[in-house]
Amino acid sequence: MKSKSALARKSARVAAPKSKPAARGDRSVARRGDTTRLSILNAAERCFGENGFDGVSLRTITEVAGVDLALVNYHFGSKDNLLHEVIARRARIVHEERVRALELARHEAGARSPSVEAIVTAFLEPLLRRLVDGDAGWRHYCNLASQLDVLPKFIALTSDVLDPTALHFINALRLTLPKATPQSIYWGYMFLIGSMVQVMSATGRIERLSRGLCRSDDIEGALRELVPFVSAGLRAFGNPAK
Amino acid sequence: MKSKSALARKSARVAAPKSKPAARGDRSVARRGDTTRLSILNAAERCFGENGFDGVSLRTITEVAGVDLALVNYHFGSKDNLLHEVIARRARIVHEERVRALELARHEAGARSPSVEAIVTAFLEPLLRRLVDGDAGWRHYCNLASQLDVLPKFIALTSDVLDPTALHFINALRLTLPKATPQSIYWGYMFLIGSMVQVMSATGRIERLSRGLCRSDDIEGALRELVPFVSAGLRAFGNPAK
DNA sequence: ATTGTATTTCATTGAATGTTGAAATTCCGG
DNA sequence: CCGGAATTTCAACATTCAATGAAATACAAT
Repeated sequence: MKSKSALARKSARVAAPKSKPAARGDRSVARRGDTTRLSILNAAERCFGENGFDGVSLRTITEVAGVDLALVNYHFGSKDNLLHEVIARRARIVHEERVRALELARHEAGARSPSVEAIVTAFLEPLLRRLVDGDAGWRHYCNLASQLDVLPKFIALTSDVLDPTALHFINALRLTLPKATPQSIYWGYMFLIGSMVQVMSATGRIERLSRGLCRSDDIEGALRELVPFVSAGLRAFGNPAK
Repeated sequence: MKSKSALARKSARVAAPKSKPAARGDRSVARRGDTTRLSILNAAERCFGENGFDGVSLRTITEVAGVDLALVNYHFGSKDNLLHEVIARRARIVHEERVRALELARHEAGARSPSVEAIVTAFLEPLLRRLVDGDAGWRHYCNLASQLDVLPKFIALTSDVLDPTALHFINALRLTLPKATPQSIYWGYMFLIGSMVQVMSATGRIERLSRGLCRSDDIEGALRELVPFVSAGLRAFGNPAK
């Protein structure tokens, strides 16, 4: 009955656009349906972020996108697959820049290991910076992404995209904090994620609690608090140097 | 069209049990429908926790509870109200014990302010301790509660229950960390919540990342990591007295 | 221009959604 | 044991849901 979603990714695009070796002018230039694809992705990103995956219907999404309902199943195969694509699109970008930032930090540290702050910053900046500078889509993406760490179904649906980054940075933290137990590092990464999520999900909670003193759209300000908090927390797990 | 849910709490129990001055033996002893109420609450707690509010139908819930579908609207008025009751039931218990634990910590600290660890522990223990010792319902409740901090709709639906605790502990942290800016304290509380949520939501993520080394059902172990992490993070905001 | 393919439209499927009203039942105080 | 309220049952409501199949259209290459 519910066996579909688990296997859906494999059989995506049931009757989907075939990737001809050379469409149009030999280069894989924009094909006709690409703007439709983008409209759906953007609309889904926004709607999922605002009301949650199960809180939004494909009808609402296609209505926002201004396209026919049937097109989402034509281009993405299923609602589950649509979510996967929405996440994967931006997660790829963030992952690559995170890895790049971490390598830069390693290079700057020379022979020593990079500091905890450097690692944490390399992880947080690539995403949260776009939350400040980037288009509105990044805001919606962040709202959505902060929901995924909480329901098993969504974890399973996005782990293939998000896990590699996690393992990459967990490993970096392990090298910088040799005295910390592996358990501490894994949990520390989870706490890093959890704290970051609080910045990413604009729920208005902190506005109400602080009666306007803190604003969830002040990402710069939040980042100034987040990096020291997480770094101090991680370092408490035991860094011998310093 | 959707104006109902916002006002639903007020008009709960549309045709609900009237609270006669003295039912049964003068004391407000268990009335007939109370076991039904409990069955629904427990089933909803479990189902919401596993699949999310929008991911579960009232039919599934009443099926699990073993009662008729119409009874949820008779006893709770609406699905939104059911969620509110599920949360409020246990949140009240946790809130009271948290406040008690904080007062105990204040008493033990004597003239000085309680330590950050003491405050953080007073906040975390009452809930996470039940996650270890308590019945399975607490596990389901924690799974559910960890979803609420992410969607605006659920924040609004539960803020009246959860905000008082928040403000209480934010105030305590402010007194213990006089050098920290108010903004830091508010954000620090959010990070505390976010980190705690990672322990509360049993998604299997840390099991997969750590390849079984860490287990989300090992709350004791997680608590041993969580308290030092959060405390160190908060203290980084600037406590003069060591 | 015509053929073949990619994309879009339209109509509809069958099932599932929250909620409601009225009848049937249960139970307690009298 | 009876009258009345509290609770439960049953059947249906009117929407909405994701997904599909077939016909219609747009487009690129030949």
